[in-house]
Amino acid sequence: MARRRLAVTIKHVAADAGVSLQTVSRVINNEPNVRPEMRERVQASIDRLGYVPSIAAQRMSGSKSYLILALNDRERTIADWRARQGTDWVDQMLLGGMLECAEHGYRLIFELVDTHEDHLERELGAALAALQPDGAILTPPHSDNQEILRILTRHHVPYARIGALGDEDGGSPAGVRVSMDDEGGARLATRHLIDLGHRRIGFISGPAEYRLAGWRVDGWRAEMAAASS
Amino acid sequence: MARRRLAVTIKHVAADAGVSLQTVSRVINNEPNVRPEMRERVQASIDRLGYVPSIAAQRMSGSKSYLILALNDRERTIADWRARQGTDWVDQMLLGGMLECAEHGYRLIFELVDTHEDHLERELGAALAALQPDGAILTPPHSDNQEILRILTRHHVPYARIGALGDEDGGSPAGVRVSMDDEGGARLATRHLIDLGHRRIGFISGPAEYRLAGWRVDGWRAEMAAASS
DNA sequence: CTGTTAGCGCGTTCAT
DNA sequence: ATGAACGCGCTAACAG
Repeated sequence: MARRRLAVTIKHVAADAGVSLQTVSRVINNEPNVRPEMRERVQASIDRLGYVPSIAAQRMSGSKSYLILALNDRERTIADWRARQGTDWVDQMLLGGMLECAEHGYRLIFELVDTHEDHLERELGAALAALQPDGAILTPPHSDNQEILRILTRHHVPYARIGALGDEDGGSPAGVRVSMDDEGGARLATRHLIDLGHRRIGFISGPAEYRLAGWRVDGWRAEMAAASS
Repeated sequence: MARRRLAVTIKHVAADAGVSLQTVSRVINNEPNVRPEMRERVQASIDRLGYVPSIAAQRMSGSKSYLILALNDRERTIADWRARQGTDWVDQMLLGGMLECAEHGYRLIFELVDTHEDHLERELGAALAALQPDGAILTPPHSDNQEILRILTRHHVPYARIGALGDEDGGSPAGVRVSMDDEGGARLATRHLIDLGHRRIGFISGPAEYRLAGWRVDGWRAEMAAASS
């Protein structure tokens, strides 16, 4: 009969360990100025009581929210879903992101963003204000969407862009850029076919909207040119 | 130059509208006892200031967290992902859940649960304590996992189970059960083939671990029996 | 109908 | 090295 002693707060831990709330807080956040013995004693109470800090409360007192927003193109995601031909957006990257986040105590929250409407500012802004995430991850084609970047910046939300363009596009936003070597990959693939003796090699590129697609085409073209010379 | 007037709180709205915090709160939550004109005035301020309530704060004051936890089998999800043969768990149901949640102002958070370890209680418990979700959605094979149901119940988290068994399994948990007519579907498919003149019809069932699979086999068997009689 | 008071759980000054 | 006091943004009792 698990007694319904839910909501084990920092208070209970403090009482159980016979210390003040602050000390518990310090232990939780791995802060200095706590005697090893104290730390241990508190940790013991935490474990025994099965205490877990409430992210809501943590967020309230200026700390992190431990939430990361994963922004995806709404229209495309839904269309793929309906067509059952899903490009596996999750399997491709988001699940990996989830796992990595989990490793560090973070949660990934998926948000479908609709750039075609003028609601963008309002919708994305609302999501940021409501969730107050510690960061965001952009996937194509949003990675290069200046307005999204602007909104994120305005809300002081750091972001990482997957398959994003460089800074050539009007020295604007910072943020981390993550990308595989698209051009190199395409070159490699093309080279491989050429080495096998093929000469007439086509290339199916993705939608022009995706910069990635362009880079790959570049790689293919380059290798084809090199081969015919 | 958007002045960095981030963090528009309920206070700003109250001041702007010239009312008390409470009134603003009432408008936000669509509570009664607010004169239409007041409501309008407050709403106007909300819109103009672009105010959006912080879910963290809302959760803090006993209200909802507007978060729904979607529980999936960790091992299977990761395995599928690695094998690139993803069963499209997201495209199948979770994306649909996301959209529906979004419609009502809720967010869906995916959580991979590992039932093989004895950490279950601790891990799931931690997630519940940290996030304090308003509800949870279980997918097979977790839908029938008694321990998970127990933990959810203990944390007072309502849940919906997809493809779950009935109450035959030891009159336990409440919670909503959602399922398609698996047996009926299998019957229908089998019937169709029979009508086409086929007689030797096989059936590839899913893992025995999934009750769903059993139901489908039942449907197939039933129809085959009916046909041969 | 509306405003006032009191916390929610936690981090963050300050004292000690 | 530790504790007390305050505030975060919001809602839930109670006044009025």
